[in-house]
Amino acid sequence: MTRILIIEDDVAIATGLKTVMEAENYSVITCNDGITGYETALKEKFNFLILDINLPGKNGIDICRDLRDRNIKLPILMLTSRNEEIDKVVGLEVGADDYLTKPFSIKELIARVKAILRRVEGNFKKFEEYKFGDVYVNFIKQEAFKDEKEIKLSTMEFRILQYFISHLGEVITREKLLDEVWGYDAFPTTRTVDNYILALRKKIEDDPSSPNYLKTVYTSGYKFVN
Amino acid sequence: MTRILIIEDDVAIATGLKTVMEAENYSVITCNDGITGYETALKEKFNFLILDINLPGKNGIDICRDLRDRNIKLPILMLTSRNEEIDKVVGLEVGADDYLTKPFSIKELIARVKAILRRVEGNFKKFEEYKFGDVYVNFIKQEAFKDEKEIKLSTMEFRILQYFISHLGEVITREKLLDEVWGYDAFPTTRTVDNYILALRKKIEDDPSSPNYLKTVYTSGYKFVN
DNA sequence: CCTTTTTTTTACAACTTTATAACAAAATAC
DNA sequence: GTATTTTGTTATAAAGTTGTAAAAAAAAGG
Repeated sequence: MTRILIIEDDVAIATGLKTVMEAENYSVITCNDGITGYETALKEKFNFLILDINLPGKNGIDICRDLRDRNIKLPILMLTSRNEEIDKVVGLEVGADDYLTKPFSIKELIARVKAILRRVEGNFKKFEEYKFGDVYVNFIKQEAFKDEKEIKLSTMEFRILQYFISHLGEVITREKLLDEVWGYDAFPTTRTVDNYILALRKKIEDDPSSPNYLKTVYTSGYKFVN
Repeated sequence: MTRILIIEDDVAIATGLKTVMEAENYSVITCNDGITGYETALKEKFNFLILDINLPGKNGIDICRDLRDRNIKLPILMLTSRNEEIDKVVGLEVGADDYLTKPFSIKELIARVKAILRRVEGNFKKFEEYKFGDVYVNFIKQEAFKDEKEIKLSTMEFRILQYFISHLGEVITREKLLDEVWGYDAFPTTRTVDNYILALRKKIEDDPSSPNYLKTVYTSGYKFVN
């Protein structure tokens, strides 16, 4: 599920946006001032940030700049008032992905959010690296270490692990995994999945026969917990 | 050099943009109608497309859609007139990265182009020279030495090596390399990549058959480690 | 126009991964 | 407890990928 954070002090706009975005099947959190907004953005994992410029506590430009300075790649759409036009260029220069001038049409906002999401990520937010227990995995470099020692995973194993880790705690059916990792045009047996789970457990679990991370959900599938 | 294609029938706007963008150190080509514009976009390699919607021959929406249908990932900024506002959303849905309504400020246009390029290119920094083991490569001078002795690389070999070195440790697929080094308009076989890897290994590795730097990542591609 | 160099394609052997089948073990329902 | 379904596990066959060299094509240089 795509998580969106809205930082906007005008409560009417904030709740309105929340309702609309939730209808579009996004999970939405709102904050009404700059300070808590910034802290929330840092503390939790979001896939998108809708950020008003004029905010009590800490303004949108500063929030955006500070997030970028911390190397956070979260896609950011800025909201400006008509009389803040000067800020448009500044917003983009400061690292925002796009901006919208109030009043804006909801349809356009959604189109923009989707366009940016489509561009920035391949449908969902994939983890590029992850740490759990004494295991560290880097999916960009296709490297994995357990207890400082390199462990060798095949490309398919990396992709499967990445899928599970990008959907922490969610139960993934074998069919879903086949669709998402293998693709809709490949049709291996669902039992193929079991074999990969087995192989992964041998490599990442301390005791593969009673896994701590890659759990079986009987009659459903598997899930990665941490 | 970043190459920009401008498809715009208003010659005044087109040449004005060309002048400004060239001052920003971009290489600019202009086309004044939809047909030749589309063909030029297909034929040559560009890093960016500035695309007017209202065009003789073939309109901007169609050009954009057709480019995306051909799986061409070229960043596209659309230009709309004020009375074409309806097209905004359509433009984004059709696969444009952003749009701008006429009249627009040059400063804003440049900021947008830069913002999109920064995002799309993942703002990676190209190495100008690099040292590994007993090898030294200077990409600006296109010179390479191994153990103090000059080794001869072709232009393509330099560009490939530079790409790998500028993405240290990252797994690069053959398709990605073809897109990034050859460009979107060239379509050599993926096996062509293998042959360049072979050639590079012969030149830079101590033992080309068990490489220390240019590693194979089975079923994915290659990566440069150091 | 011919030569040289570079780039691309092709072909095949060697190799690695992936998929499947078969059976054992475990979990659930009755 | 037993039957049934589901999952764990292993071994093997099939499929796919890469290394490599040499030929073909294209581009560059004189």
